[in-house]
Amino acid sequence: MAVAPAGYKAVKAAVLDRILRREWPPGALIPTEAALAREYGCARATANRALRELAATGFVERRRKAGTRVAERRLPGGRLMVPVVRLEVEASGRAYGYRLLERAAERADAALAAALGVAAGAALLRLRCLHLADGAPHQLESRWINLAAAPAAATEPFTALSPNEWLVREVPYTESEHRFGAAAATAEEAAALGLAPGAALFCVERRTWLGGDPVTLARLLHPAGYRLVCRDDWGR
Amino acid sequence: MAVAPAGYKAVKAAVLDRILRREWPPGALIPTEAALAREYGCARATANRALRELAATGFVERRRKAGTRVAERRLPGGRLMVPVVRLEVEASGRAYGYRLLERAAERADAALAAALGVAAGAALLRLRCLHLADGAPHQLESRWINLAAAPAAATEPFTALSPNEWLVREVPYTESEHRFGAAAATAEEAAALGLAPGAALFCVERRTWLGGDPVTLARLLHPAGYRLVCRDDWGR
DNA sequence: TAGTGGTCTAGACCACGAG
DNA sequence: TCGTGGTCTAGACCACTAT
Repeated sequence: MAVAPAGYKAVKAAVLDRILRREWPPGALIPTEAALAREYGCARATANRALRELAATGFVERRRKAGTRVAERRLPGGRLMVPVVRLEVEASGRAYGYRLLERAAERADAALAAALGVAAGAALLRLRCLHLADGAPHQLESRWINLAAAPAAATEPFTALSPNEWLVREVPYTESEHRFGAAAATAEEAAALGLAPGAALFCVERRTWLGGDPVTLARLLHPAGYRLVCRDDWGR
Repeated sequence: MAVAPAGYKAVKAAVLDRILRREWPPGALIPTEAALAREYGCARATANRALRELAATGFVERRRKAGTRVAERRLPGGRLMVPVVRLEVEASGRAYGYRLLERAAERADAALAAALGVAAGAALLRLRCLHLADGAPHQLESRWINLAAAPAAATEPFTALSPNEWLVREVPYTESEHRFGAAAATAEEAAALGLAPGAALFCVERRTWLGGDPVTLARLLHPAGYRLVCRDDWGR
């Protein structure tokens, strides 16, 4: 068939096209790398890269000896990128503002220790701050930093630079977990955000680790109008 | 240095380690593929794959001629996988239930046409349904399907199989967009979910496309306790 | 223009795991 | 057991872009 260029992108596009056209329906076995290489006139390594990328984006599933199958169902999803608050606000053309509400050294009690994954009594830094967009509350941030993993935080005032931004710049991470949901504003949260108690809030709970060691736990609250966007163009 | 095995995973781990240890701080230029291949005793293709994967996970940025640099900031994120509601409920050990509330053929008005990305007057199928976990409302789904992109939906009753599950099985997509946020329950939504009007809801707005053509637009509402989880182990 | 990443090849060996 | 994917190599040419 295709005897023309046949780079891995061409092979990937051709295979994806045949999957989307149901020539190979969900569950079907597709040709081996060697067969595809023959068909498209390329080296096996080229077919391998095409199929590997289709597997990474969930269109096919691969197993040694069993071959490559079209995925039965491809879950909706995408690559999630939670933005730095300041850049997000500025990108929308609004003026960014920041206020530190609280900064306190703490020892982890049992509940916090369990939530963060540290030992009870571990030294933590507790922070609460407010991010503003054109003067209006945009995000209320409550955060704990594990000082064992990020000792430099102990001497950082966080009065001008938000913990969000400081951590992204200063402390790398290797694993993260995000939990998204809704919550009704407590009286305190409502007051900080300028809303009525019980107002609907969008809640992001973020935890990060560096090589298995817990770094930080954050609870980020947004008023109801806010939307976090996740786009997916894996099919390209 | 490392004269041992040195597969691409070893090179990737070694380079990542040097980045995390700040041997190469954010913004620093790291050695070329050829230099790394020499240092780790492997072929350039092996070093290339290691660096390519580190770039895909956001640890480094690569540009021809300019070389490979450690990323200034690596945004928190991960691979998002929005689950099929039924499987999610069953995986939590609860009994799944489903009720179709409404099914109606519609023509897109101006607002809907803009939201979905179709022409005004396009044939749509409108669906509303409720997903239950152990009998309690779990998700209220409002959806429009573009019948031009998924004509088979016109004859699918959706009485036993939810549109969520039907679409995942029957209609592939190549692009998607998810928007996450909070919303206060309307009277109608509150009634369907068994909550008080104004209750905090977690809201997922999903749109998918197949080769540029809009397929569906869904608004998924969850009670406040629900959490959507996104884990990230890219650093492994 | 020259240096760097991007890709391809033809061949090879290995590891996993289905039958 | 042995077919399939997983990986590696040594070399090559190309594309982009900083200088």
